Amino acid sequence: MMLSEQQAAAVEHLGSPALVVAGAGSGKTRTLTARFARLMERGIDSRRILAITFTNKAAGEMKTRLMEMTGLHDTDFPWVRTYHSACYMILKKHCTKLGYRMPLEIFSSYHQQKTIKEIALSQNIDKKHAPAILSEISRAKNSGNVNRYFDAMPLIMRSRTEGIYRDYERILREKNALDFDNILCLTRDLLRDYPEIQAEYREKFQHILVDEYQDTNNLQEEITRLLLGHENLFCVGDDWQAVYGFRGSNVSHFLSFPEKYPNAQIFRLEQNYRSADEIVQLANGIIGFNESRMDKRCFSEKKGAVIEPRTFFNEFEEAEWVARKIRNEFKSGVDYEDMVVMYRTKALSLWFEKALRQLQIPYQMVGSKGFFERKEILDLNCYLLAAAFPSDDVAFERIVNTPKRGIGPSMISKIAQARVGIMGFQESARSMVKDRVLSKKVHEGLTDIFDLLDTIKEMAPDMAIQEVLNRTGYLDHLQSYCKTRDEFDTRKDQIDELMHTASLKETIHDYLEDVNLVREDKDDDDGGGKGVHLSTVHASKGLEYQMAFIVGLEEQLFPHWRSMESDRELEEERRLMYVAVTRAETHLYVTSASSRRKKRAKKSRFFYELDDAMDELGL
DNA sequence: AGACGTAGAATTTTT
DNA sequence: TTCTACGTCT
Repeated sequence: MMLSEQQAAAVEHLGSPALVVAGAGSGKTRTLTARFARLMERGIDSRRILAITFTNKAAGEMKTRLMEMTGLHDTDFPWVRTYHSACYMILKKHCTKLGYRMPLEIFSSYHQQKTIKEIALSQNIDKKHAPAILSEISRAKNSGNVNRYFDAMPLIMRSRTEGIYRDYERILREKNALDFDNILCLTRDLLRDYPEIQAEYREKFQHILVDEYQDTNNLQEEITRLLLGHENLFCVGDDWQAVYGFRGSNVSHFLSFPEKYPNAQIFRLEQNYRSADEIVQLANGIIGFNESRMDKRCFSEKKGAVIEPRTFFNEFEEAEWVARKIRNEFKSGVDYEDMVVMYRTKALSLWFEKALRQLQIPYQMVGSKGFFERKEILDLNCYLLAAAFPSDDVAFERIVNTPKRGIGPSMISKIAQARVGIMGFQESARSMVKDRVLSKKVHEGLTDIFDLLDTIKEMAPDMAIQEVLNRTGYLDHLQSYCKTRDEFDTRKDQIDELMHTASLKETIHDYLEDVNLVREDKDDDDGGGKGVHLSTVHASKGLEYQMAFIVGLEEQLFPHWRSMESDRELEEERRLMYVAVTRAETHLYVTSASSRRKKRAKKSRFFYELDDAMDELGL
């Protein structure tokens, strides 16, 4: 593998913690992978290197590269994982110490939301606040110290959030379930409170590598320190690309690395191998408007970028222009796959989807609505969940009347009221069937469900899904639900895809674990994977394209109105803009509309900052 | 009374 | 897409 002098220096470093400050496009992942391979050359067992990535996709890519380089197998790199996935591995082994038992159920965000709403209802809190409360709870947990986080909250907010938090945690524990945040919390508790377990992992992991270090949160940082029994820590990141503060990521761990590890060695990768220099300088200019940042001098030896800012009358014209431009570029030889349209919020994709469809340009959404969050997928997975985890009220409630069986909301609340103690919803319904206290229609409906759940419980996951489809007439239900033939076909394809994923696992438990934890990015194999990419800026991080369109550059939208209250938030928005700009190799188009949704829209400050930076560079 | 069908509103970023 | 409100059907 060819490495630059700076990259090689970082790869070869030994003997003290290292921080690699790596600008956009500087070969950060390459460096990390090279270091992993180099450590193996030096005789370190690949199974004793913990390599943390930010996404499952990144972990997969790193493993693939390592397999190519070493000829080893996937299973030889068991600890190339995200924090969540690695922690779950640890928890699985030791959860009994904390009063849990296998199999653990992982609560998806769907489950979290439903549970919080239910609790809100019982505490007479308007459930429209549920998403906000959930995100507060999540941030409290990821802050590393829940009580301190609550103490710092305004009193009115606090009483409301804390009350729900207590109930929520109690319910999860009763159900032997974990949410994403608890995977981290409990691992921290385990390592902190059980010295023998901590010692085991300290001994196991001879080296720890962390990618996207600027995006670690307090809890992840604490876990890293608990696992680190030596000096072999190697962190890679770019503070200019810290864009997950809203989720509790704390860039100060990155910034204060030298103070935390006084003997740390700092490496800088400042050469951008991706973008033409004009784009790199433009990006430098934009980030220059931020006060708090580490010093870096990013540059590129490539020249000859095309940068074009444009403003349109409204969102239709903007989308139309982008689509036409894309078609023209395609005609002059640029592949659709080398182009991306980036926006701040997912809702903006609609106009561009429409415009692209009109010109019959193929497109693909990057990490859009998660594959596993689609209705049909959620329905089927909830059947398996209800079978595997009878105490899962959320899953049972979803499937009890899907497809419709005449068990409506009032019947559901009747069953809920009949619960005793910590009895689950399903258990309650089962006892009512047993006691024959229900009307004929409801009785028969429930009997059918229980029969089905008991049947699929022991089946292989793909067979179980097939059984659900057969016995419930789900496809008929789906067909009448869909408005067009086309929509139905797409959804049916999704189900086929799901069956394929399921067939790779032996048991329902393994399958469900995978679904909820790994959520394999299905982008690559759906519909051939061809076409222009449509993506949120967040989802585009780490990717690169010859040609990039940044659209909807208007005040309130980008920067987003919810992120303008403090300088801290605003600076994060600006870093997001930096991420967007640095996705482009040679062509960068930046657009805004003067009118959106029939309302007047002001050009984004980032638009003007870009103009300024261009003037200064004489572009 | 209770379930179903339809129309209309609303949606930051995500492991 | 999901939630909600409202009118109709069983």
